[in-house]
Amino acid sequence: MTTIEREQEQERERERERERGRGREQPASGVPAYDRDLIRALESGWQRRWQEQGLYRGREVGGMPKYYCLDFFPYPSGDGLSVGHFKNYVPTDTLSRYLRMRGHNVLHPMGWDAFGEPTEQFAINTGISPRAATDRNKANYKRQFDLVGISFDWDREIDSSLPEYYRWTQWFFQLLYRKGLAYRDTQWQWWCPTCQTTLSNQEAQDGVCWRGHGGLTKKQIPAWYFRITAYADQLLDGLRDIEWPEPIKLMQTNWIGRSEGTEIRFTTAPREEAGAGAGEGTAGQALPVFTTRPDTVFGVTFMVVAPEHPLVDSLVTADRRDEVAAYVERAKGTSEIDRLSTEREKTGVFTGSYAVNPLNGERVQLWVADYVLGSYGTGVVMGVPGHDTRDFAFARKYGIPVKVVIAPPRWRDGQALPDAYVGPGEMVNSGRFDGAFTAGDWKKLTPLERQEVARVWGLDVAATDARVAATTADGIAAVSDWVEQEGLGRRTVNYRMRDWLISRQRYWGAPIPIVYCPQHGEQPVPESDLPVVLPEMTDFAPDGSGHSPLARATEWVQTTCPVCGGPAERETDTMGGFACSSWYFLRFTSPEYAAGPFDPERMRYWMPVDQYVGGAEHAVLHLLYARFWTRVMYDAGLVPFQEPFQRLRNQGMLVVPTPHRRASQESATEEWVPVTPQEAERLPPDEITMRATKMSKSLRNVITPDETVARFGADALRLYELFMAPFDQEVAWDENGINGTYRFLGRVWELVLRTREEAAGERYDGADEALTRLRHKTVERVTNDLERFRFNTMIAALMEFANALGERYREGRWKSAAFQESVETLVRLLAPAAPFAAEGLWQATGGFGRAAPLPLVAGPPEAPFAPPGSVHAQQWPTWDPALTRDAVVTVVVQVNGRVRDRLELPVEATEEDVRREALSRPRIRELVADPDGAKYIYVKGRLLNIVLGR
RNA sequence: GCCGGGAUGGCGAAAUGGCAAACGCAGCAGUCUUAAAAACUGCGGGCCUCGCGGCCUUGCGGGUUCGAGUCCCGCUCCCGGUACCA
Repeated sequence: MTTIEREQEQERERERERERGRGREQPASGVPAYDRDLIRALESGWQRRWQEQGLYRGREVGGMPKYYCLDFFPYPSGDGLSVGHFKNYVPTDTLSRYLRMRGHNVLHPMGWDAFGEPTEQFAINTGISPRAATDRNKANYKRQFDLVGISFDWDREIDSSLPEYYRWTQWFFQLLYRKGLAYRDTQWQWWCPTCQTTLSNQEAQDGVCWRGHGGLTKKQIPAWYFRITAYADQLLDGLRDIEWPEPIKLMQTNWIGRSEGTEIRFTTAPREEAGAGAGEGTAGQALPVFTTRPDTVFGVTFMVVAPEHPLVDSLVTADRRDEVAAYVERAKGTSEIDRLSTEREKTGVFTGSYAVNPLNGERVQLWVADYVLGSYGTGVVMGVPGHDTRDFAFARKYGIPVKVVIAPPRWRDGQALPDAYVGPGEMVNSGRFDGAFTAGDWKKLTPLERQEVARVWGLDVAATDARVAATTADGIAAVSDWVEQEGLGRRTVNYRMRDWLISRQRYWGAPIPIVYCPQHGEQPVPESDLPVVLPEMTDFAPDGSGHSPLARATEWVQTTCPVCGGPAERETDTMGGFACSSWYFLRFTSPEYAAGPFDPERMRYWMPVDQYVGGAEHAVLHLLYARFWTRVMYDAGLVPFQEPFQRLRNQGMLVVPTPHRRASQESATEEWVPVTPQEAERLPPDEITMRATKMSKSLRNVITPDETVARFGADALRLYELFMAPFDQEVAWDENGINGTYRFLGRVWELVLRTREEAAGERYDGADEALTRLRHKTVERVTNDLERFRFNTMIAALMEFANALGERYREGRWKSAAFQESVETLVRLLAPAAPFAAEGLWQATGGFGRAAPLPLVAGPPEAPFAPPGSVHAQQWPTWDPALTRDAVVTVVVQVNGRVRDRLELPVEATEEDVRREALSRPRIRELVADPDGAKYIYVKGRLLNIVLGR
């Protein structure tokens, strides 16, 4: 075709378009446009109507399967909800609505994790009581949920800050107390100077508190702990039986950090220098150490004690006292943050004392160093520089000898090591164990680490693997056996996880239900006296004393001892919010129940949660705590299951493009920090770059559902939340993207109502087999995608289906039964994701002829739904597997793997048919000179690859 | 450092080992309109070509296979988790 011909062709195309345009104009249709006014009318009343009709109510009726679909219950913040929050609320709502249509009893509740620091801070700043602020925030959240059409069962709303609720949080505290799982202790713990409270380890990661405050320090004050470590193994093992994302399971596994090893009892050595050693330390003081490498114990050349270890004072000799004291002081102070900042060099000081190795009687130096933690193992570590990289670095720095006890390949006795040898080998210089083979840490190394060790030391990975695999009892087992046999120690297990610190020195929380009596010590408040109600106070700002503000409520503090009736004082700390959220999912089953935390019968009906959805940031917080409490309840016979959440999904975060500036003035750093638009204005453009970051009020980049719904309607927002990216993937909000789902709804709206109007009640009987097949295929796709949380492709399938219908309408091929059926199916399939538009279409068509159509713009009527009722009470469409495949297939013909032709063939065509057809094509014949000498690869209904010999 | 996840058009993405880019956004052209917007139709990875068509293309380098975005090996970069755990 020449250029001129092409232009002529384009001109003809334009002419055809003009023709089509003229045709479209004619029927001045009475179909109301899908615009703001219509959307407002649709959305103004249906949500209330559905609620009044009890459509969202979780029913406990027989004959239907139950499904408990739960979102993490939110903290009702003064900032309200953003469109980011709906990245998980819309999918769970879509799933819930779908399951109702599938005939399930669905429990989809919502409540408030209402205790917490931001509300309290807000109250301090404004003088508005935390109660009033919480109630206001709740009402706002609820309004926003309704705005977006979320189908929560509000009859089951709960609020963790109400006495009816926290009464049972306190009750559970006492259950833990009775079981010996709650105890008071004075330990070094994280302290946030901004929040003025202690924090659990989980809440204090990276030296920054979970609310985002840096500059954490350590404090030693009495506090309450939950003994979660008693359940470490159970919490680890239980991960096997639940369908959670693997990364979350792994994070919990690492957090628990189970480590098998041996405790070996070293002792202090007698002092030598009588003159200098005026210390009170005595010889023979036990110094147990925990090690995973007992096979290296003959290589110990020093010992290290943690700075915070209680024995430090008695170990240090007089001449070293000042130096050690200064070091310990430095280690305790701000160094906690420094420790985290970089991989800094190891430091330590010699105490002047010595320890004795019980296996060979050797005398070694005792050091203090902050790389040893007081809270892990025994707080004392044996130093084996020959076979531990960290000990090697320490020994080299301080001139401590290195002793080889596991022979590296081609090593000769007396030879110095260039680095710690961590590979397997024969034990040497180890007394009775000389000559034994030890695998060391080989099995624990990753393949990459093995390669690295092999490279440095000239090992053969495969041969070493084989040797290690063939060794049944290696050095580790042999030394451990000997240690136990000789009574020098025992095998033991250590965990990285610490007990859960629950005390908070803050006002807005559930009071810890304990009183202190001068005669009877700490006593739990009797169950009949629960709840211990949080006293009303006007001034509850932390005063810097390190005590809870509740200590100033003197009347409240003064109480009587439950044992003797004499005067006693209340515990003034409150519980951290994670206590409240550790059992809330049970309360939803029977929120008004007064005789216990939950009604056992209804709990048994609904639990465990079938689908739980929330952010991954709670991997080792809420998700671990709730599992722990559930196991305690199981052991107490309160619940019949050990895991509360059978299936868990983490939604991806919704981020928003935000200006960033360089973190520091030196352009060498490539760190960028987000700034407000106002701040960005003041900076030169080349100092600013756009990056996606989490929505936050302080950055003024929050997009609210209010503004989005006002512009596009709830349904367009909902569809966009589902469509924009895979459910579990982080995605940036795109202002324009929502146009697509909005237009899609408009097209569906017009298509459905126009064809109804033009058909004017007539029923067509014409067939459209291709469309029927597409309908079945679409129902299958949408159903499968929905159940697999593949909401983005589910919406794409609906769009494709609607596009096919639209095409038929434009081409005038829509007067068929298949078309009418397809339109109705589309509306049903749309109902879970776009509830308002689907209901509008359903009612405006009278349920596709089942009832009299309702007027649209007037809004929903007050009377109950006429049969057949709401679209959300309809049955989910079904599909026939035989009709989900096309009758005609496109078979791709490849020659040597390159596509050369396509054949349209009936689905039942055999390989023989395909081959014959392919070879009859001129293009293929041209390329295949010798059909008999070629090799044919056939994939049924898809592809024929003709491979020519070379 | 260690552990985990990821990298596909201008953008969000799709693709049981079998036609890469479905669906959508933005863009361009057109229809309608006095005009614009909206709506609708068409185009839409790169290179060569008037065109038919051809070649290249899923972060980089290898491999397995008739055939690789997909599986295997090695690397680079990005994101998340973790922080001396003896």
